[in-house]
Amino acid sequence: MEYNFRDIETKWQSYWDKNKTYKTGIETSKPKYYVLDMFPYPSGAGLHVGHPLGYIASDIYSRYKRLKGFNVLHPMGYDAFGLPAEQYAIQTGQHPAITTENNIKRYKEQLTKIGFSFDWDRELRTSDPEYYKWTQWVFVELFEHWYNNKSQKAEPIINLVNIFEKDGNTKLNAACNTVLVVFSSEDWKSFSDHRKQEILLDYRLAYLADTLVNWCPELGTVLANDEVKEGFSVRGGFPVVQKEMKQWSLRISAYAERLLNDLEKLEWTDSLKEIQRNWIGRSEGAEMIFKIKDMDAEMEIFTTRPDTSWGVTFMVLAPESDLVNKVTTQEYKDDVQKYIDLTKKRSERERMTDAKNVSGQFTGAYAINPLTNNEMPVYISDYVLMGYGTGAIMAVPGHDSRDFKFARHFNLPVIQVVVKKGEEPTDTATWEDSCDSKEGKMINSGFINNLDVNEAIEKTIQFIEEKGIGKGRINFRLRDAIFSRQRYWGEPFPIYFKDGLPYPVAKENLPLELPEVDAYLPTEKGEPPLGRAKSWKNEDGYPYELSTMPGFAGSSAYYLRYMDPNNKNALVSEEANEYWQDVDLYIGGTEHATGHLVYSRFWNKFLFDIGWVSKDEPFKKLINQGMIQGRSNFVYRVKGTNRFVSLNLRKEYDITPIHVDVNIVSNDILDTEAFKNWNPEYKNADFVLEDGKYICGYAVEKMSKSLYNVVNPDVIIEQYGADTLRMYEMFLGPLEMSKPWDTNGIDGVHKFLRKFWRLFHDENNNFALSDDNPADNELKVLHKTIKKIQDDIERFSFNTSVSAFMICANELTELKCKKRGVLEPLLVLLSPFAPHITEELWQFCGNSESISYAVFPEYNEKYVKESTYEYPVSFNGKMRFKIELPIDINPKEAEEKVLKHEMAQKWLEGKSPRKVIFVPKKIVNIVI
RNA sequence: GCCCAGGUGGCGGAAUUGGUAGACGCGCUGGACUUAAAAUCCAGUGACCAUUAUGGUCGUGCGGGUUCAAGUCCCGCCCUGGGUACCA
Repeated sequence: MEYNFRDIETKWQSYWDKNKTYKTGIETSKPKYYVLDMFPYPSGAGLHVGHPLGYIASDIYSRYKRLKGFNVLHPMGYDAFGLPAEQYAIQTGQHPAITTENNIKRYKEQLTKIGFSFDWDRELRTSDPEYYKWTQWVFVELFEHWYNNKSQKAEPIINLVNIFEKDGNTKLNAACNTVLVVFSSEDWKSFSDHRKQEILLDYRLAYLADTLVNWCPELGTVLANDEVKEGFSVRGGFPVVQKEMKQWSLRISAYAERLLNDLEKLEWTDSLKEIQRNWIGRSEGAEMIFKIKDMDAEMEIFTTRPDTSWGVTFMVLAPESDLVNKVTTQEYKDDVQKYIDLTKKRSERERMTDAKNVSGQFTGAYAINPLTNNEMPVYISDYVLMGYGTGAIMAVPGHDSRDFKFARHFNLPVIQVVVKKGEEPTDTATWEDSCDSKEGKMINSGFINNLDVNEAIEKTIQFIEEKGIGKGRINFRLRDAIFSRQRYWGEPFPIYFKDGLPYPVAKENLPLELPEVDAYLPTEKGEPPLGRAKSWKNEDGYPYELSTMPGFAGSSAYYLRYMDPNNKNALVSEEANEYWQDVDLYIGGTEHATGHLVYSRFWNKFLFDIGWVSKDEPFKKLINQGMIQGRSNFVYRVKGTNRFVSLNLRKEYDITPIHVDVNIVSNDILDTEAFKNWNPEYKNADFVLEDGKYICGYAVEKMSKSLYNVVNPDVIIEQYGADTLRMYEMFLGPLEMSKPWDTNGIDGVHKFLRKFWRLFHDENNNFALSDDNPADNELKVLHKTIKKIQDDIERFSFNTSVSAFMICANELTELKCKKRGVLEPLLVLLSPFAPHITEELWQFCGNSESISYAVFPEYNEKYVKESTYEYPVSFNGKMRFKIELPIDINPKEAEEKVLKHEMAQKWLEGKSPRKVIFVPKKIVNIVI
């Protein structure tokens, strides 16, 4: 029989489906292994060839682990809420649920064709009410908890109420909003219920507060920091502005320290951990209070360098700071207001591109330096950000380049307070920039003079704490996650409002299902789309929240739901969670490094705190697959004509390169007839050929519809089969590296599979295996391959395993080996990579069960042991000839034998060697 | 600017711990089989020099260094990709 991949692949895909070959359950007799892919957003464009790269890798690993005796959980689902379906709904009126349903259907078809070993019974989608019930449930739990900094964990809000009743908030150390009043237990008891709820809201892990948000007018919604890039929305590329709004936020900042420290436990790449470290951004320093002269006001600042306090010559407030109004004197009111208006007008983008220009405005106020008692002018400037620290800084122009530029611009004094080792202080008037102050000795700095920087920092903090003018503090860059979106297609908040305060929907009433609306647009009043829903109120007539949750809500705990996807009573049962624990291997793209991967670690830690899950980190090992780039093709049109000239002749003409669909190009040769039909514009095109062919140019670019370089996996599967696609994607290069997709090389992999097929067949294409005992050299090939494949899979080097399979097939073909004792184990070895062809041949071999239930062959060293080794002999490091020597030869003997060799004589030219280096089983090097 | 990857033939890439640079595949060239094509198989394929067969020189982004030995380690630089930023 011929290798008919089409029949074979459909046959086995329906077999796996019917027999539920990959269904998984709790099996305590086997060790568990959980392999997870980052689930896709089902877009309208379907999968292109780049998407399945990670899925193929994780599928190979899953199948390998199964063969190794593990009970493998390997699920797939859909991140089904999202903007594109909603944008489409706005344009066409089609309900996003329908769009999403259609897209999922297409995704599933495409995924099925690739032959993944997913347990499809666990499939989930985040837009399913049975699923988002649990997203809402977790939100309610967040609402009902606060973070105790003393115990370093989340605790029920009722504990907090008890504390307030006993002590007020005087002894409390909690993560909370900054606008706080100190109150005693008596105060607390005297507060109205309304007031009590207001105060509690400042402590909840999910809280409602006025926040400065990234508002995208075009999308009509707010965006999280990681959804904005360079002042534009990541999705859609629309401008984003800063705006103050009442929004739900999640108090992820409470977990900053734990999120940072626990990175150490994870088997993630160093670069990914580094991205997270930077995102969390821990800095140690001090908080200090500066009193404002002649006013009842003070400025609180954060600095990492309290030691440089003697070098402070002015203070700067963020224009958005509440303090601005308070400190500005009458004289400067107008100017200050003008400056504020100016900054508001400037978009984030302008502020960024304009980083070199200095701007600011004096407020008329002076702050008193608590260490020197000097008076310092207070400015406002947009280089100080409200979102970081306290929105106010002490400026040290001598040692900070932004402060320096500001000082020069406004003619403010510059004082040097740190001198580098071995250098002398210089006149700051001659400086062109601030100078580095990470190391050195203090000068002009009162009682810390002559101390090293580190000592000086310590001493200053000690001093300000004693004097009560400040204290040591750790600051994080990580901001609380804004959790409201003014959109339709997301999880509704399980929240209703009573007297302007939020209350959670009772858990037994979840899910709170997304209501129908007549249009997916804001209301006339500017409310989110849910404002259009009829009777969007609870049974007592209280209105529900109108915003919905953001994209990362549904993906923050989905890995837990897969463990127990149909549980009606819990996100995941204790039993299922105890068994599956955490994700052993997580594969996905780096684009989620700061978004999803931070949020889900945070959710998981919260769920760990409240006892829902047994592990405090969700993803033990994580691998980022590289991007598959597109390989575009070009044709060259002679300007002003419909004539196209082949690549190497284009220099002779005045031409415009035009992207051409890569699907009508093969090995860079254009199918000219297909080209004419591709676009009516080219119907009458004529061509200047070279060697009778039209050769296209190429470039590596992003894979994108607009560049006509998108390759669809369905097309590849139709032409070569899924097994070829799977192996070729792996063969392309190392998993973690980005690389261009070039269909040209795929023949090689396909040829390999046909060659492999022929190993099991005679000249007449009849299945033919012999039961003779394999010869030593045949067993050697097999065991060499077992070792190589196993090592490669363990270190995710799938490209080299494909090579190893090719080498193996070449060698067995050479040996004309048709022996069951060699070929049957080889089938098992190959099955994770090419599951269809191996199932078929496995069945031919007389097996009645799926090859997925086979056992990975055991490597036996004795078959690959050699008695000799062919040593490369080099002279001064240059390889000159080879000599075969016994494996257990001693260095002295080896040296003698090598030097006796005629080639050695030639290279020695009569001289005697200065030194001979003999490395067993490696090399001989002769130094002359 | 800072942080992290990466730079090896015409192309994708291999070299796992410092030990034969270019495995494997594509492409290309030539050949076998065939009426022919497809498929398959065989040989060659880093550059340059030499050619009588054996050969020789150079070569892993650039410049230096360590070492018996460097694609791999160290120092300095260039380029590409990604992340991040008026972060105090």
